[in-house]
Amino acid sequence: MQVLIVEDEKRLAKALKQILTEQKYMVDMVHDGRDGLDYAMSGIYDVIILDVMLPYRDGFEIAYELRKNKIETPILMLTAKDTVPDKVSGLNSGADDYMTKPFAPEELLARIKALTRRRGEVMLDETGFGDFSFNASTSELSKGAKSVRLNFKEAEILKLLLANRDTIISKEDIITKVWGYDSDAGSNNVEAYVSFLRRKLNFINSSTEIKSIKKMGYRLEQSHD
Amino acid sequence: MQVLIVEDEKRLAKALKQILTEQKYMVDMVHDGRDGLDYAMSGIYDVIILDVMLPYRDGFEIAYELRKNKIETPILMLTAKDTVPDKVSGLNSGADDYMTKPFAPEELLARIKALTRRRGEVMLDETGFGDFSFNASTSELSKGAKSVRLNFKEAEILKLLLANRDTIISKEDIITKVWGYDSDAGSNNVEAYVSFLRRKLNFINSSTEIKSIKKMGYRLEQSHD
DNA sequence: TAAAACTTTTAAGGCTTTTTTAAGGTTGAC
DNA sequence: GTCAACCTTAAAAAAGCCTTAAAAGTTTTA
Repeated sequence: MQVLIVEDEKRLAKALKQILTEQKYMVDMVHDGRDGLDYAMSGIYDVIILDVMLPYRDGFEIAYELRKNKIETPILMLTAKDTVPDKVSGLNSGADDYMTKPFAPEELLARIKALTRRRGEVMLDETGFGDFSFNASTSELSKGAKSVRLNFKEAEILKLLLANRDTIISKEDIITKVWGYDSDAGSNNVEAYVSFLRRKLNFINSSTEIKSIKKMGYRLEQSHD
Repeated sequence: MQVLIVEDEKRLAKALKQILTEQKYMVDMVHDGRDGLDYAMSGIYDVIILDVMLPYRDGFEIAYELRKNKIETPILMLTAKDTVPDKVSGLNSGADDYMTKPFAPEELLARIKALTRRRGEVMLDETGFGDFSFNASTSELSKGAKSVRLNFKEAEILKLLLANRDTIISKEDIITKVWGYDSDAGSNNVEAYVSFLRRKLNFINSSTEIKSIKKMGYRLEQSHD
């Protein structure tokens, strides 16, 4: 679950980041409106926490711009002003929820949960599929007594496969989510990592497969012999 | 251990800060009620020292507001008035302890210790992992007859590793928790200290390792030969 | 108050692991 | 059977990490 924080007050931004990372969200953090829009436009985030007052471009502009470009990532706006006109303006510009500073961490988490519930499942630390299980907080893949550690990219890719267990996920998707939207990785990079993953799956004697569907992508499948 | 001081009398605030930093607390300091509430709401502090008389919002209001928002950070209220009504009002509003000015630094420290002990946030004095044991109150790391003293930062990092024994803890996390939110320490600082720790672990002939997982962080591991 | 002792930061070279690249082999749809 | 897509692997390149020494900053001691 990826969150983008756009907040120029660095202290607050860091506190937010800590609150969220403690809850196992993956957090990116930028400090002005220009970067905020750039990052948000990637469309890879599950939520954007957006301050209203920002250098270069304010939160309303960013929200408006995103929606105009068909980026539907849920936006949680933050503002110091607790006035009704502002609230309306925020929601009109495309924000999905609104929160005034100061706020309690619980409230933040609750609102984020509400926003993300709408679209998908929250990633649990320990996930399983077929005959293996994967612990995201230790990055360990295991079946029975056997286990291996996955490195960063392997883990990211496996998480994606797990999160999309009943759809085919395309290589393009994997690239933008793991390498970043502006990376110049090619499909062979994904193929190489999928191959590494298969080897590790094999090493723990799992009979789960990462099936490849030509021209479409990958998907996890439990082989039922 | 992070402390927030909310006190408009800057001279006193500075003195408080000095007393606390000498004891290795990490201190943030603000001078009015508005900032006080903002900062306190972040929920990142272990104690809040709160003056009663403050510009914009008084201490009672702040305490009340915090509790209303489920922020349970212990509050130590400060006031010049030594009257019973005030005391009652302070504790009713959500404060956990109360101290009248002037006070002795010893008293301040004692009360803070009491407040942080209460929540059980403080680690047990003696903790172990694998084949070593660590005494948090003397900062001594030992295995069998051999032992070494850890300095402050080494000890803080080891405590974090111990507290996160079944997850990977990131360098970012270590930096914000040991160096503080607004520090500009880089990852190499952490690496250097981890290296010191490993040397000491080695010195006492422990076979426990601080494993590094690239791009992810560190984790304690008992090598099972 | 100066020296000594200790802590913390910084920086650089070397090492390890990850990541990319590239090339030859396989597969399966047409 | 052909061809594009995909797989696997080795090796090159890059990134991240470790360790160390020395500089800089602190605190303690004499």
